[in-house]
Amino acid sequence: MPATDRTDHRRDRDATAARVIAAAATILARDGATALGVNALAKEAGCDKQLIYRYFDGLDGVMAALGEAVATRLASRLAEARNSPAPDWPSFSQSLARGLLAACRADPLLGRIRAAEFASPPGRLAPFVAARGQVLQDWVVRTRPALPPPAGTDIPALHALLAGAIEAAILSAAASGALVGLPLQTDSDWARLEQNLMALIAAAYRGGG
Amino acid sequence: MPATDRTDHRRDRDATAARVIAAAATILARDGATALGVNALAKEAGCDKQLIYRYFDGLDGVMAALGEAVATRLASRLAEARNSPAPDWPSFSQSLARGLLAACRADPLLGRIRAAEFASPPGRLAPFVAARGQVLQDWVVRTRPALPPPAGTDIPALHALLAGAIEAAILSAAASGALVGLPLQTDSDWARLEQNLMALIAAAYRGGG
DNA sequence: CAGCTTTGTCACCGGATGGTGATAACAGGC
DNA sequence: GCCTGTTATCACCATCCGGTGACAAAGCTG
Repeated sequence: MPATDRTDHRRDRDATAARVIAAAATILARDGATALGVNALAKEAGCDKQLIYRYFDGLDGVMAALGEAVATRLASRLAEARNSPAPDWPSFSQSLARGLLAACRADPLLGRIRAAEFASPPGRLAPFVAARGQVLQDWVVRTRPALPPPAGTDIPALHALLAGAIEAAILSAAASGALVGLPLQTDSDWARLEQNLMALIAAAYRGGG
Repeated sequence: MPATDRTDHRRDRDATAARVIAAAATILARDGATALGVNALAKEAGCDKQLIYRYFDGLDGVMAALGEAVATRLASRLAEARNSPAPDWPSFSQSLARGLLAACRADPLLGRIRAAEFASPPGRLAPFVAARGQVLQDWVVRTRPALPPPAGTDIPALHALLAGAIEAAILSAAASGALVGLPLQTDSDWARLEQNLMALIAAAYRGGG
């Protein structure tokens, strides 16, 4: 059943276009990427599919527009966690991990898109990859400590591993409610994950690499 | 073009069924889960799609059979890494991470299936989830050290985070050749990842949780 | 009023999908 | 030989897909 009934017959291009983008986000978050087709999109948006071709030049155009919208949402969510340079490197890495975790948990669409990137033919979701990468990099640059990074620690590799673990947790939780064997359903489950993540970061800096 | 031409007209049910399973693995690894349909599968296997319904009761049956096959492959690959109890917990965790990484790297199908699990409607790939979980658990039990686990360390959470990071690395590498910002293409890229992973594990045990 | 652009709607196309019923080729038992 | 059951093939169905061309209605300009 369409979430938006086609009761709105006003001649308003912008409103229709916005409804299409919102419908794309809804389908992506609710049914996954495989369900996102032109027909389903038109039905969900409550408009004719012809308009999708007219206004967005097909699905790819919708994806590009949605990619921008999602990127700005991610940016604002990350800013909630931290928006100024961290005092030192461990707390920087910790707030990075915490912010990413919170942002992805709060916005299921982000996780869905990430999952789709893995399973989709490359190119279709390229706008998302580019937009997300840019947002993340901007955020890292903005909140990076002023101090030079500690010697003997491979910061990019450490952050990549941490971000990967977080991504896997988000995806696994959505798919099966658990990461490998670790349950990820209740808030306390997530708190346990975050606590261990923080401890791991602290150990990585303390123990040296 | 079909990998297997339909030149084999021998009346051999087992051989045909085996060809179907192999074709499913091929499609899954080459084109992803979205491309795995009854028609494409029949074409790839070089047989009539009717046989898929007769022998496997549809796609779900093929998935179940493929799931078993993949599980045994994963088990044997893991056994290559380690097949007896580890002397202590850090080296146990390390050989777990190393074994998982090597197994997934050597068998692209494993990564593909994992990606499909994230993006697919649940249920269709349930056989894979169950089979893989069982294999991993068996392996953990078989290679777990005889000593009691160190106090103050949340072993399941640590292993879940590590396994998640490895999964994300495999998936990201296949999709974009990089994990977040870390390149994952050459062997030295992977060596760098593994080195940091090992250091992280060592630090986790040394630094305490 | 006429003329034109924009916005929205409908009908249709070729092709691919999942699924099924009828039928042909081959094997073995009698 | 003939009969029966298994294996494999073909033809067909309804349905969905992405995509396009034609057309009705609304609004704006003259």
